[in-house]
Formats: sequence, structure tokens, C-alpha cells
Amino acid sequence: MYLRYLEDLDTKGQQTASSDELAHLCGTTPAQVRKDLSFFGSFGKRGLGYPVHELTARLREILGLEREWKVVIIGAGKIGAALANYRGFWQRGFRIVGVYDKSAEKIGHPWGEAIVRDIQSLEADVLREDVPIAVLAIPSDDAQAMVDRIVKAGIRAILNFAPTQIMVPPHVSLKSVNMAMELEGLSFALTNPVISSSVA
Amino acid sequence: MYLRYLEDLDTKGQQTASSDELAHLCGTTPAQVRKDLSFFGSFGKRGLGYPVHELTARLREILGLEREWKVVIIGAGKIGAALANYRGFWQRGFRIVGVYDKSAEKIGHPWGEAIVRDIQSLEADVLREDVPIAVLAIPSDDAQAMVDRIVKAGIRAILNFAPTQIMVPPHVSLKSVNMAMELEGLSFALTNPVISSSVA
DNA sequence: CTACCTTTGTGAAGATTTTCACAAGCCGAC
DNA sequence: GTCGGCTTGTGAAAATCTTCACAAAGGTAG
Repeated sequence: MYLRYLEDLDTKGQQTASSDELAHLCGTTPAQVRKDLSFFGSFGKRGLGYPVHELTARLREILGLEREWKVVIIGAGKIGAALANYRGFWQRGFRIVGVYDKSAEKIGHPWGEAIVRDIQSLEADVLREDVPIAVLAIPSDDAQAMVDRIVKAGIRAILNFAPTQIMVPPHVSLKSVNMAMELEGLSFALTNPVISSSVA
Repeated sequence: MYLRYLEDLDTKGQQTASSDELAHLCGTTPAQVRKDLSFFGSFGKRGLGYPVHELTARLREILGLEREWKVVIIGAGKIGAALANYRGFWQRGFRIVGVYDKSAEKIGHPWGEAIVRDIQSLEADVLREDVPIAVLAIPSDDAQAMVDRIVKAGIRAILNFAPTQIMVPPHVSLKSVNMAMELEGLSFALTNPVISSSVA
């Protein structure tokens, strides 16, 4: 999040930013900003603030965004389409090297700039190209089995959009996005205005 | 999350579930399950576990899912399309009553089962139909201005997909989903295998 | 060079969340 | 009945996270 706003400031040509300013932009507190950044090192100058350009570069380095990452998308549905077309991914160095589906109607057809491939060839492709990241946009029922397959093929990080709990071995990183659950959280907040403010 | 798995168990006809079983399904601990549920009441029977069907109903009630919620989608792009077609929303009682865009090429054209409307008519529609929830799937630069508009029109909850910080008055609920940031988290985990396990 | 204003970095304090551990209660068997 | 095996609900302890508050340090003006 800090990177997101530091890049804005850098584009605007701002030289330095105080923890106070970053906190306002990110919706947090100055103390939080300082503690967070201090985890990775001592980047600021007392009396001045943080050097925007330098800190931006440093955060990109810490996050591993100075290189390109190959990504496969599994499931050529609407969610996959939204992700593939999302400019933010490309800008951040994520390169979609393949889109896979199991449905015969989709296989072989063009899809954005890529062509949908048969999911049968996924393992071989991932192994050959050494792809580290997979985005999972398939139905819940198939999700865990697919995860087991791609983990065996060498995938080391998974972004999961199936609304189900996924198990991965400890060396594999997993993030899940569950849009229905987010909406349900809003429903809860609307239904219980008082409680929800204390539960967040 | 508990609801998600309780519904599965209920469909399978399972009568009761222990905190141990729920914890395994949800990827948490039995103590956590019991504390979480105890916040809302005392639903279990000692020696037996929680009554699946009854607890399911109770959680749906707590979450406000026993009614229908009108939702407008703002931004007729790929993300909006993915959401509109997402069966999970309908199943949970979220009814998409309108899709809005500002681009003249999209306005008036069919889009799923709805027709894309001019964003100029958004305020009037929201006021007339008393729509409580908006999904924001537009570029970051326009997001805050749009939020201010729809809040003024009476929207009380917002699900934001723009990768930017949004400010809302205290009576409005906000959830943000930032897919680029999720992927960056994975990049960080791949780059710093040791640290990331301690930072999560 | 000094006085003063600003802002970081960080131990310590405070707040919150998670885990522990066990009494209380339910069930079935005998 | 009552015994024994389970499982909840919950205070208390432990762990974690956030905020406070202030010494240390950079900058600037005179």
C-alpha cells in the first residue's frame, strides 16, 4: 500500500514524504507507518521524512517487483478474463504465459492476446517454463484437486478465486479472494450497524 | 466462512459438527471457532457439538442473508462482468438492479441480463429504488468522486475494486478488494521465503 | 555556533487477539 | 442412577499488534 502511494508521489515529483503524509494517504497512523517501514530498515531522515524515489525503489526490491514473474491462469471464465485484461498486472511485471481450461469449446480459441490451452498440457508447460505463480479461477469443487496437480508440477504461489478453503504444503504460498464473502460482510454491517463497527 | 462450510455439511445431511471439525474445514483452531461463535450466543450442546441446520439458519440471520439486497454495479468492464455473472451473488440474495457506465459506446447495450445505463441517471435510480449497496469497478482516478456521489444518493455500503484508498463517512461501510496487491504479496513471499512466513 | 523547529526510530505501555485449560453439561451404556 | 467419554463455553494467560512518547538527529536562520 505504501508503494502504491509512493509511486504516485514520485510521479508528481515530490522529493520526500513524512510518516504523517503517508499515513493520511494510506488511511493509517504515522506511528504505524514508521513501525512498518522500520521492520525492513531505516529509510527516513529525521526532520525531513522519507526520500520518495529511493524508498519506492527499495520497496519494489523488497516485494520482488524488480523482476518479471510468469503466471498461468487456470479457468477461462469471466474472472480469468478480468484478470488477464487488468493492466495493473502487466505494469507490476506479472506476465501471463498461459490460459487453461478443460472445456472443449474454449480450448484453441483466442482469448485476449493468448489462446486457451487444454488443461491436460498444464503440468508439462509449467514444468518446462518453470512458472512460479498460478491464478485459480475455477469452480470450488475442482479447486483442491487442481491445486494438488499444479503444486506437484512446481507452482510455488497461488492466487485463489474459488470460494473454498484450500490446503497447500508449507513451501507454497496461498492468497484467497472471496468476493461473495466480502459482500456478505457488507450485508452484516448493514444488518447490525452497532455491532459491526466494533467488529470491523 | 463458518456459514460456507456449515451449508455444505447441511446439504450432506450431517446433523451436528464439533468445533474441531469446523476448525479443520475452515483452517483455524477449535478454540477460535468456539470464541467466534460465542460472541453471538451459545449455540452448541456440550458433548455433542453444534447443530448444523440450526446454526446455519442462525448465521444467515446474523449476517442479514435472510432478505434480498439490491445492488448496483458501477463500471461495465470485465470485473463488473465477472461479478454480474457470478452465481454466488444471486444465491446469497444479492440482486443486481442496474449496471452503469459513462462511456457512450456501452450505454444502452445489453450486458448479461441487464442493459448498461448512463451513469448520469445513477443518483435518481438509487434514490428511487432505495438501493443500499454499490460495487465499484471503475478506474482509480474516478473512484473517490464517484463514491462521494453515490453516498450522497443514499448508498450505505460499497465494495470497491479500484486499487486506491477510499474515504467514506462513518455510517457507510466499505470493503476493498485489490487483486494487484494480492499478487504482490505472493511476489514478496516468493522473494523472501523466510521473512514472509513470519509476516504471513 | 547556537537555538529552535521538525521528524524519525524505537523501547515501553496499552489494547487486542489467540490460545490454554478446565469446570459444567450432555449422552449413552450398564 | 451413576459412571465415563465427549465437547462446549469461558475466565485467565500468553502472544501479538498498535499507540505513546521521547531521545536522537537533520535542517535552518540568525
